[in-house]
Amino acid sequence: MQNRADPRLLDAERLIQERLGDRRLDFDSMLAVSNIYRAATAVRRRAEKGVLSEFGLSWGGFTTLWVLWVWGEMQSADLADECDLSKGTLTGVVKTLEKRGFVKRTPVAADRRKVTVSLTGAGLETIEQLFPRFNLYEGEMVGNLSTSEKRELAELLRRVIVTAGST
Amino acid sequence: MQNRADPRLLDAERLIQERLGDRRLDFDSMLAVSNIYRAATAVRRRAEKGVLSEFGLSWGGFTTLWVLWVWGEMQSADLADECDLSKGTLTGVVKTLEKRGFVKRTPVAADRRKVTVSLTGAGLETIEQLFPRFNLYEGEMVGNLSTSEKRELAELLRRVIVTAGST
DNA sequence: TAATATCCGTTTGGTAGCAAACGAAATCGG
DNA sequence: CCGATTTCGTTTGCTACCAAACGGATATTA
Repeated sequence: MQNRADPRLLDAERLIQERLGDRRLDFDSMLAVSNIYRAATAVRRRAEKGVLSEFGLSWGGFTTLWVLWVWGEMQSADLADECDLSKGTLTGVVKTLEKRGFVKRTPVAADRRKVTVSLTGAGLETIEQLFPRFNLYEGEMVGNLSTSEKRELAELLRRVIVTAGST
Repeated sequence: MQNRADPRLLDAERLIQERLGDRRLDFDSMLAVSNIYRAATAVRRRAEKGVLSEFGLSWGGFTTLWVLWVWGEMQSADLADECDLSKGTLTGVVKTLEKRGFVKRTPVAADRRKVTVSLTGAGLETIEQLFPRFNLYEGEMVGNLSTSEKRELAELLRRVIVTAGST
């Protein structure tokens, strides 16, 4: 089933080389980018099926709770920025979190277009209980990597984020 | 605006260190995992707004076309696997691609529960025209990295995929 | 200070994604 | 063979996500 041409490549990667190897393509970039995406999917899926499902939270819901925990009460637009969501999406996520009682919205008196979002007591309790467990799970996900490899990975990705994120 | 405590960290990462630094947390794993996710989002968003939108394709649609190009006609379940989508999601993606005329579904005579999916002429033409451009874009996304760094990145991610992907 | 422009969060309409239920088809056990 | 089980792809019901349109509120400027 598994051929062993190059143990450093995944099976699918080998097939791609075979099929496209004669074309003038940038395989190094291709493998780097596609693995970023595949890793993200795997990581998210595992988190949602594991820790997060126990708390009835999606990845987006968790992120929002976590950002509010770290940053404290914030205005809706800033929260969207920080969660890396569009403002429209954030409205929905906050609505869901509100239903669950984790978050509350407060109109801003000085400018009535604005709204701030903050954790409720239940939300705070939840994230304080959840985050350490989430962090353990993060450790598992990259458990194959040494500390210096984790730092190297984070740093390489940081440079991709900066490039891809600009504009 | 920007403090310069540690230029190797993004602004948000610094704040997190400040706010959570006294807790017993695995920061190296946290930064690695969260950067995987942020990089994937940035990369996908940029691709969809750039190259893919010109062809009216989403990331999932593109992936499906691409897999069919590399692998040829395949059965629905295998296609879902290879695209890393649930079978339910794939039904929808294929339906959309069918509407656009890029893909066709063929019932399998020997087993009438099964269906194969393959590129149409238009689909083939599209992916052959699109992929080289997509690949250029991939090159831009990781343009900050040297060849050996790209390989290092791909390899580190491969190990995360294996760990996170195994149930 | 009135008309205009801009800004903010929400709504809308669309695709994407999943899990679980479903129905048709094939396979298995007796 | 025939009833029970398993195996397919689709459907359903839900959340997530985006862009663009919207409508109320604030700023600008003439």
